[in-house]
Amino acid sequence: MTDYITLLKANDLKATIQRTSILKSIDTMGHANIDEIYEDVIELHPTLSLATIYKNITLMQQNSVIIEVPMNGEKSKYELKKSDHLHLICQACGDIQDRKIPKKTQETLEISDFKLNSSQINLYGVCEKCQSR
Amino acid sequence: MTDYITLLKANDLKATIQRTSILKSIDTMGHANIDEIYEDVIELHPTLSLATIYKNITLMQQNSVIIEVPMNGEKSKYELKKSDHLHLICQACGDIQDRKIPKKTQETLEISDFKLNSSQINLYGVCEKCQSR
DNA sequence: CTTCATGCAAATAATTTGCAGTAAG
DNA sequence: CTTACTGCAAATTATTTGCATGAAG
Repeated sequence: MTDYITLLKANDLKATIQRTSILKSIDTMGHANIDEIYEDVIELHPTLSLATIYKNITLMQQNSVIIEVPMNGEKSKYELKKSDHLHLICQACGDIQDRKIPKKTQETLEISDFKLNSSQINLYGVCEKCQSR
Repeated sequence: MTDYITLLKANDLKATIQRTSILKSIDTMGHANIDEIYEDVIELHPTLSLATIYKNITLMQQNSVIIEVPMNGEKSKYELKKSDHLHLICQACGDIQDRKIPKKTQETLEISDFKLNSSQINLYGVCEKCQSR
């Protein structure tokens, strides 16, 4: 819990119970959309409102605490900010795994005439578990 | 125009004026979201409704005529289906360019234990034009 | 204390649906 | 002809806003 408090303060945000709860949800689930966060968070804080989640998601994105992961055909998910990585998205079970971006891959993405700031790589396919079924 | 008719029929869809118009819009703009398509399309077909666009975007996606490009912080854009490529998204002017995915990059994305179907690579940065300003 | 965050209800925006009329093959 | 598509209006869902109250630093 203190973790999230520190994280918020380090990014110029007041540490409210609502915010730490939202972060805890996201952290636990790894990746979650607004509704999933809401469902999870009201277990412990039944009065926490959807409006508050919307407001804070926007704010915490602006202050680099969390990151949006736009998804094909569904609502964006959010994850805690962490070092660059790619996503393995299973089309069978919906699971999302993080993987380090291989140095080689990164190198091949340095394109001339384009000043790269950040990259977003989503790989769609079937995860190991679902393959073995 | 005939182009789009062929394209639609090849994918088991009736070739209506509404559909060819939508495809023409998307093709001309390269990448466009629902509202942009709507604005463009009503120039020539003032009665074409938003509902029709929504219905057809869904349908043409299912039938592999177009592809969704989910965007950070804004509505998804759509593009005509074409061979795999990555997107260079300029954070200054909003322009989106398509680039071939280097064979080397593709190779580095073959991850063990994951059966890859398709990849989605968006690179955010500053395009050449905006750099030279 | 002072400022900013929350929760509610109301407003707005986005998307979907049902259905009668119309066009494609 | 027959089936599927369109446009409209209404319904639903998603997101934003304003404001009085409460909490953080």
